Amino acid sequence: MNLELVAPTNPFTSEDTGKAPVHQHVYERLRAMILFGNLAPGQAVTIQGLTTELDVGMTPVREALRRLIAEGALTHQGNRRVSVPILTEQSIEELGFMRKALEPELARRAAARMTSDRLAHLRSCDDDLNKAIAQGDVGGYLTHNYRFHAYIYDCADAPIITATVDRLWLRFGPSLRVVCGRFGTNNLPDRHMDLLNALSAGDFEAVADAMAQDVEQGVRQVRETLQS
Amino acid sequence: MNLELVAPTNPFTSEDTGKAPVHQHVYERLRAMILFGNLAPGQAVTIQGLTTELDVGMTPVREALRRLIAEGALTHQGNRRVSVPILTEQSIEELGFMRKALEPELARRAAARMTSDRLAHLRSCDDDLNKAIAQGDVGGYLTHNYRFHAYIYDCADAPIITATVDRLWLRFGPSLRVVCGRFGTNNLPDRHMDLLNALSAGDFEAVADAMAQDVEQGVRQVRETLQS
DNA sequence: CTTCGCATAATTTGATCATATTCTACGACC
DNA sequence: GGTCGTAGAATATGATCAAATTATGCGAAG
Repeated sequence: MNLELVAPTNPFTSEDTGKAPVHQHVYERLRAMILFGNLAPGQAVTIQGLTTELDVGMTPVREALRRLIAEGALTHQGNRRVSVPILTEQSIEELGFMRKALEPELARRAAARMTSDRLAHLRSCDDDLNKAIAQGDVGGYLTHNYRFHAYIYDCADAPIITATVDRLWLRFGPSLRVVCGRFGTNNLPDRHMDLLNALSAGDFEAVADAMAQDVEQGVRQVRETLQS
Repeated sequence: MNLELVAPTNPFTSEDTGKAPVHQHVYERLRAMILFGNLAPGQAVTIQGLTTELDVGMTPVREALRRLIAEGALTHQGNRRVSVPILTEQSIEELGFMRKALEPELARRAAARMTSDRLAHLRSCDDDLNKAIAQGDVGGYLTHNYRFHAYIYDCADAPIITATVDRLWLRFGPSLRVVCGRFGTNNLPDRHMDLLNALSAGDFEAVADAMAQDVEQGVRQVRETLQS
């Protein structure tokens, strides 16, 4: 969503080597792996491993890593090792505060710019999400849940705030997989129905409230799961 | 402040080439130039210009630029040119919203962890700031104002929120120089006295309020200056 | 004859790669 | 158990390739 100049092709396939720079391709790949939990918290990420695995030079890999480190999706471990950060209780608290401060506002702005077309697209995203939950598909749950929220935030037409929130999601990603791996897709509370209802009713404050509750529940689940 | 592993030497001098990696040195230099208005909004930044100017290879320069772009301090201009972003009215609104959402909270947390030593240091920062204002020293105003706020946020012990706020300041930097260049250091309202009084009184809510007003005034001045 | 416009060439800059150097970590030997 | 050596990975450089912007020159129109 904040990927500038994304190719019109599906970003989840990797055959768009035609035009985009290599470092961006590497960035998007790694970003998706982190966001959807294909990399575990604490896992080491080496430059040379990526150069051989993706068959690219080290300069693009270095740039992609530097960008992800700047976004907080990866961390320098003092010595020159790079790894997926492990969420501490304090980190969860800070991330949760920012999510609660920013995401309801984004939802409010999105509500002010909602159209029936966009609402239909959101409903379709939510359907996919519910299907994934019903099938116990953890990967599908993570991707569709992200797409649902990301689409709302895109509608808000607030690129800077949205990019900031995106970084927060990037930090939660690896741990979300752990949470789902422990609990499955059952008991995953979401306020998406409330959100959709409030959006279609045009009640901005109800939208913001529903989003606040969704964030609150998500953060609480991560906190309770990880600290046990 | 979010410079990981900063050397114990003064970060404003450049003679610490002994231990820190080159790309970090380049990053810090560029960051300071952006933050304190040595680069004008819209100004182009070229890789090869930096390699010759700083006498380093292009890989460290590329990494520093990638990091700054990820932080929003620089932007890719569609084609592959990098430049200092120009604040639009919409950008100012978004940045202002986030600053008002985050900085009062940081001030509140800092107040909860305030000590007399820290308060003394803050007073000394504010003295330097007032001296710079009295002398019409724009550069000194920008650096000391930043140091005053940065020290408060460091006291909050919330590294993730602080890093996020840091990025917001980074975006305001170049335009702040323009604002001061137009108005000088007179008529620069600040609520630092209110802040210091509330901090020494231990009144957390008054601290948050003072910070909110300081942010509000700063953002308003930038908005009014730039849109005229 | 001068001037405007477009096409092409040249220079500048960015992107990638291969290579050398430096630092860290692990293991062996004393 | 401590210290030294080696292996491996990260940092940094320079060279090479590709792209874009700028500069130039030729032709046509006024």
